[in-house]
Amino acid sequence: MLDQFFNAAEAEEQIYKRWEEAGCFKPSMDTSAEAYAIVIPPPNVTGVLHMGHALNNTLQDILIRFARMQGKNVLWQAGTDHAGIATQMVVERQLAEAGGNESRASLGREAFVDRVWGWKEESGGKIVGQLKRLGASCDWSRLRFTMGERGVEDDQMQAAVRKVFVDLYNDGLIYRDKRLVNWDPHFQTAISDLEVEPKEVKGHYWHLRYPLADGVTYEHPVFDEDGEPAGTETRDYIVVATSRPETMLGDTGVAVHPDDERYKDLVGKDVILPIVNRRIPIVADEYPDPEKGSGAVKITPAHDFNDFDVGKRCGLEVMNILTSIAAIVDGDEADTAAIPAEYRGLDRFEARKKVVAHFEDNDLMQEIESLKIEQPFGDRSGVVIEPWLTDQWYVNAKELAKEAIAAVQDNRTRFVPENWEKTYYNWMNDIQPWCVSRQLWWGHRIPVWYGPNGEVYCAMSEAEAQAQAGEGVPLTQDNDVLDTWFSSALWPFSTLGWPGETDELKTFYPGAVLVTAFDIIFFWVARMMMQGLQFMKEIPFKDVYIHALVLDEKGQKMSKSKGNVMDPLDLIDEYGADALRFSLASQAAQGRNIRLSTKRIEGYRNFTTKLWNAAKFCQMNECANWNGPVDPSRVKEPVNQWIIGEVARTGEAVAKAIEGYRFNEASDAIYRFTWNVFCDWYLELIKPLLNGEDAEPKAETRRVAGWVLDEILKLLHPFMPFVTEELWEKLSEDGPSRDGFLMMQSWPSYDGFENAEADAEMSWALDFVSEIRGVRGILNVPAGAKPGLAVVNAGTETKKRLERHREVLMRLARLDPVYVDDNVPAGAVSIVLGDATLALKVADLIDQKAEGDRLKKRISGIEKDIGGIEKKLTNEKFLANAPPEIIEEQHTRKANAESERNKLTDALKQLEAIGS
RNA sequence: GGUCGAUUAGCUCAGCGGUAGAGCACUACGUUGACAUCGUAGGGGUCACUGGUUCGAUCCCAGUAUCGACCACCA
Repeated sequence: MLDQFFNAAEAEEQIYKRWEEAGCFKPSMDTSAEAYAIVIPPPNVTGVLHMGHALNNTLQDILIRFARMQGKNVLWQAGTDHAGIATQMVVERQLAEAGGNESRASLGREAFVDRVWGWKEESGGKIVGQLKRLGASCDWSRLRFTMGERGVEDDQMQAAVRKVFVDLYNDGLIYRDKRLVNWDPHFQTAISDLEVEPKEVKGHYWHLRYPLADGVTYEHPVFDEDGEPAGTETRDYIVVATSRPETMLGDTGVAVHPDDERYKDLVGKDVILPIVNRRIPIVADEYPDPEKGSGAVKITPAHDFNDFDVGKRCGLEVMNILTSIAAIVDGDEADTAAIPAEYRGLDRFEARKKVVAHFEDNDLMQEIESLKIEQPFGDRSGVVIEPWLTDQWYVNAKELAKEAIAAVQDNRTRFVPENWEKTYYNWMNDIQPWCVSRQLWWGHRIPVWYGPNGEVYCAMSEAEAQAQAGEGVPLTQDNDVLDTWFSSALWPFSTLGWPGETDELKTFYPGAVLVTAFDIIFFWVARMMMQGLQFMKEIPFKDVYIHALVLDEKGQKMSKSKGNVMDPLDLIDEYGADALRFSLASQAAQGRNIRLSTKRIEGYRNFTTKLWNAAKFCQMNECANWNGPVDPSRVKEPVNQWIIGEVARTGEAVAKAIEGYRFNEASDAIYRFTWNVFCDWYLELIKPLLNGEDAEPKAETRRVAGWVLDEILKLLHPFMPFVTEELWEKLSEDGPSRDGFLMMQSWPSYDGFENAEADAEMSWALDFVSEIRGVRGILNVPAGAKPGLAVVNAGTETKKRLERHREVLMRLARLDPVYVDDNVPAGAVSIVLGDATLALKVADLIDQKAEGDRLKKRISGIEKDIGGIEKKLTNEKFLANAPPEIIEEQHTRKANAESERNKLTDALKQLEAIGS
């Protein structure tokens, strides 16, 4: 016999182990079955499961389990990501915390990379274990890592990356270029635009005066305190504003708008750049906005993206003043830029202070404005990013994007919800060259070798490069590694064995759907689209389902610094994986974020208990699916006919909702059926049958109840795999034996299971009970009291129904006796149900005034309804334009309402007659 | 500046061109051996505002307000 509660903590691990050992997660490779594949968004190999993972993988698991039960050939491809910067950062920090003398630099490249592999092996299984706790039914035997395997010579994952690089290079789609990049001075690497996070911080605009050379002066307009023009003043300087004053050391020009009257005459003149005493020109360019600031802009081509362009247009010198750690240059470069000794080697922020002090001390500071400014930060390092001039490798994303855009336009790949397409297009249409080289050690090393004079040999291996270069030519490999997303972009096909031609690749590419959050569309989805189309000549997945972000109860992003992080593993410990999964699924409405609260998870934990106890009830009453599938045509009891139809409706609703990625609708449907229909009604309704003497109805009811429970387990399984599997197994201990795991059962389909007559009859019975209960509640009839009930004016149908369900009605509505009568007995409370009036004999139990009030209230409510309907029905336009079925419906509503009103009015009269 | 989304019960959110729903919270009462991690009943809403389309708008359209997200830029 079942215990009182489902012990999630105990059962989950066992169940998962049994599934895995039985090979349930592997694709059937049944060639006659439809293939269904999802590639997991690979989590960072050294990461831990957070709530976003929990949601993402719950949704995927629902889809996967559903597809598997539908008999498809299902692959959920698992794997992890090497996460270049993030992982390198963790290992570097570990070295620092170890407190020894070891650092990345002291170890050297090879030893350091070795350490990272070591750490990967040590911690890499963690997140996989956590995904298992969630119930994720990935095929772990096919686990892949974006870096491939350690020390394997011809590793396929690495070969895939190299082949892509080499092919793109040979097609001219990868090239080396010297231009400004987003430079992260902490990690000392370039990062892509997407890895830069603009943040608003408190800052200043320093308005600097640059003295004009050669004694030039000009008239500059001035304004009074109210901002009114107040003539002009003669100036021998030009004012520029900046939020990064230290960059002035690298200024090589001042730009003004060609139409700016104030400065027109200054174009072509020079200023003397303070501190470095460099003579730099004033140039005219469209870039400066005369409305902003002073209208004059200092130009630092080496350290600002806009300035770089201006400098190019105006032929200004590019003068680097920063080192890779964003300190002021020393040595030759400092000489070129004429940096005074006391500035050389200073950190950028120290230099800033010194520059500001210099301007203040020399009467060169026009104004210091305090305000909030947007500054670029590295998403991993958290330090301010500097635009820096370097050589990097770029992918011509513009070219690759063409097909990726077209594939979405012609619906080969579909975004769900659809509105994300626009986001995708916006970005793709304006895509910038993708900087793919990183000055890190942990990652795929760029497969390029250089000859003695900088000749470039791009090849799959050093041997091939050597062959290209000729024997004996000394070669050195490019030091850089590739952006992590470069290898992630290949995930849908590299995991399936590409560049090899494998069965898996043929079967499972393209995948059915990619499930991810919107913040990854640019990083990953767009790039998989580009690379998939380029190398497989086919889209990587048919659907892209974009799910919500998981926020805390207050709608804030979870973050360590806010201290509002909810750990999915803690929640699994406390409430069970099923409860967490169901909570996430039930809140996964399209287009809205999820606010997670423990209350709600607790509620779904209670749901597992409810299900468990319902199963226990079935078990106690020997309700089991004894004779295989139920044949609806042979079921006789209306209550059983009805519940079979309810199962069918629920099953269809669940399937349809999952297919449309409407996880909340699917979970709601199965939740409501289980709790509000099966438990609240059906199990109560069948108690008399189960306790009764009639063998045939009893046997039928046991069988049907058992069958319904089995169907619930199947329909619920994708959402709550553990508790359903546990019940599936436990119920077989005292019931018919089961054919294998629940997770491998066929998803049910129901044809001809509905029975309109039974539905009508049961809905009458349910209404009967609800109405009586409602009245009892309002009139405060004591729960223990069992008043009698006369059914008045019953037609033959009602009488038949009454006969059939009398026992149940008496029991559920707490009545005794229930009988047919010709007139409403004196002092009874009247309730109208269908053609009959239910007369509840409670005169001695209730307050007559309260009953009078109840009736009056009810009648006035009905009259209001009738008024509304009449208004419609006398409106000619309504009659002329509304569809006939709507008009018909209004007529019916009106007739019903009037009938009810009349009966209640009679009842009220009677009550008043007694009272007086 | 551009784009997208949100505004429905005290809270968190579904929903829909034709009687406004759920969970939680709240109130009352707890019988009947599956379940107190429960049951039954109840209170509570001008569906942000203003216009428009329509026989009919919470729903469609336009505008306004507030909130949020993303992209771009800020010398």
